[in-house]
Parts: sequence; C-alpha cells; structure tokens
Amino acid sequence: MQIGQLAKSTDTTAETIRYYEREGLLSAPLRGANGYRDYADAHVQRLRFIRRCRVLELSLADIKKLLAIQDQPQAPCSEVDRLIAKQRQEIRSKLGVLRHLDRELKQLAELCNRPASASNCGILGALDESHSKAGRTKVSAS
Amino acid sequence: MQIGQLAKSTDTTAETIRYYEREGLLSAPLRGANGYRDYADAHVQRLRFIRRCRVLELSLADIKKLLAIQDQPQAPCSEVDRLIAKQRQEIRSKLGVLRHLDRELKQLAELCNRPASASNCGILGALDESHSKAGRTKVSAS
DNA sequence: TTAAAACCCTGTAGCCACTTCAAGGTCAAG
DNA sequence: CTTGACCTTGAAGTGGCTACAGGGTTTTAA
Repeated sequence: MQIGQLAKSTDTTAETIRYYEREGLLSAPLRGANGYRDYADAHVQRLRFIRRCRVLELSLADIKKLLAIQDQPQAPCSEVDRLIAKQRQEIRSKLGVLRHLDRELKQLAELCNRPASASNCGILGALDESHSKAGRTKVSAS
Repeated sequence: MQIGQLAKSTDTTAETIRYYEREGLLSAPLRGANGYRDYADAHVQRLRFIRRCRVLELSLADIKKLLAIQDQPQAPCSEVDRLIAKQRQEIRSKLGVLRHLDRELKQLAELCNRPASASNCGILGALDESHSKAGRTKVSAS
C-alpha cells in the first residue's frame, strides 16, 4: 500500500505520515524497488490509533507513551489512565478559560453603538480603558 | 522609561515587547545615548491595549487592524464590531469542540478497569478499536 | 575603587504539529 | 512522447512567543 492510499484510508495526508515517521510514531515501512514506501495493515491500525488520540488532542509525546505501553502487553496500564485523566483535566481547564472569554466578548460586542466612528467606538473605548490594574500582582499559573 | 519598567507595568516581558516591535505592533521608541529603548506614556497605553486584546485571544494580525482603526478617529468602526464578533464565533466554536472532547474523555476514563495490564486495558482497547476485528499485529516503533 | 549584580542590546534557535514549497524521480494513459 | 498523477528528500514557514549566546552599560555595595 502506497502512502497516498494510507493517507486516504486514515484521513491524513502523506506529509503528515512522513512527519510521524520522522518523529518516531510510525515505524518506517519497507520500500518498493522504486523507493516508494510500502505499508502493511499493521501500519493502518497504528496510524488510526494515533489519529484517534490526536482527535482527543493528546500530544504526540503522550501518544508515543501510549504506543510504547501498547507494545508491552504485560505492562500495567495505570499510566494510560493517568494520561487520559491529565488530558481531561487540561480540556476542562481550557473550557473554563473559554467560557470566561465568551462572556467577556459578549459584553464587549454589546458596547457597539453603531454606526460610529473609531473615536467614539464603544468597543475600542473599552479595550483602551485601563480599568484593570495592570500587572501589579502576578497570578500564579497552575 | 526603560523596557524592563514597561514590561513590569504591562505584565509583559522585555522579550515580548521587542517581539511586538519587530512585528510592527508597537512603534520603535527613541533610544538613549547608550542605545537603550526609551518609552513614552503613549507606548504604555498602546501595549496595554495589545495585551487586553491578547487576553481575549485575538490574533496579532487582528490586533494590528484594530490599532490601525484606532489611529484614524474618523474611520467607521464597523470592522471593530466584525472582528469581535468573529472572535466570539471562534471561541464558541472551540467551546463546542472542547465540550465534546470532555464527554469523550470522561467515557474513556470510565473504561479503566484497573488494575489491568496493557493487553486488556479498556482505554487502550477503545482507542485501538477498528473496523477490522482481526488480531492486532504488532508494529515496532522505529 | 572595583567587582558583582542587574540591567540593556542583537541575533538566532527552539517550541508544537503540522503545512508548504522546491526540485526532482517514477509510472500509467493517451 | 508527453502529460499528469503519483512518489522522493530536505528545507522553510506558521503563531506567539521563549530562551539562549555573547556581548555592552549602569547601579550598587564592600
């Protein structure tokens, strides 16, 4: 199976597949006489796994760990559990930030008293206002 | 005012400020006899504007547009309205994706039947699940 | 007075997960 | 025999910084 075919059957591009190979996520396949990559079914399986993980926004580093665990059937999978929990934590954290942003943007959008010019634009005015006490105390990031 | 002072009063770093200057968001300030940048109050105002926009996750390209509009007081500000609306749309779209991800990860996490080994790990199993029910063939990572 | 600390400068490279481009080699169809 | 669809490698670009390296300057303290 050529790289283009693999790409099609895994919703990827040839470039991404070559990238995964360079990054060590996908093992290098055999080559045909012409130098073309020749993939086996196992590669399809593997790449599908990777793509499913990417849909969940797992990092390539984390996916690498999962693949390593997968290759050791007797290994305990507590690490798998931990990685998924960590990922969910991150997603939930981002959700919080984005919900806050949405509220802020909604308020900002409501300040628009169109039609107006830049000089009396409610939105620009709010963005320009120093209502926040800028950078005195640094909030610790988790 | 030196760059470090400006950084402190805008919750930024000197590196980021120099980066904004390179990118054309912040105009190049005068230089002292020693070559150090010497910022005026207008720069503080400008940088605070930029940072507030960044908090809202506006791209530097969009911020550039807002700054250009801000510099033309008689210009109509419908574009401002549009940019904010677009940004909110993007945030809401991301929110949708993340909510979906959260549900998926929650379900995935519940598949963990610990303590288990990789071979019968519910999470790995779900991630590995594919159309082909045939036995998984191992592929070694390169 | 001098030495160290704390600033500042430029330029470059690294981060992530790709994407795009340049410049070519290979292969099937018309 | 040419066109076009594949494939190859390697390098560079994306965004928004961040982190050096390797210097210069200024302030502070012994």
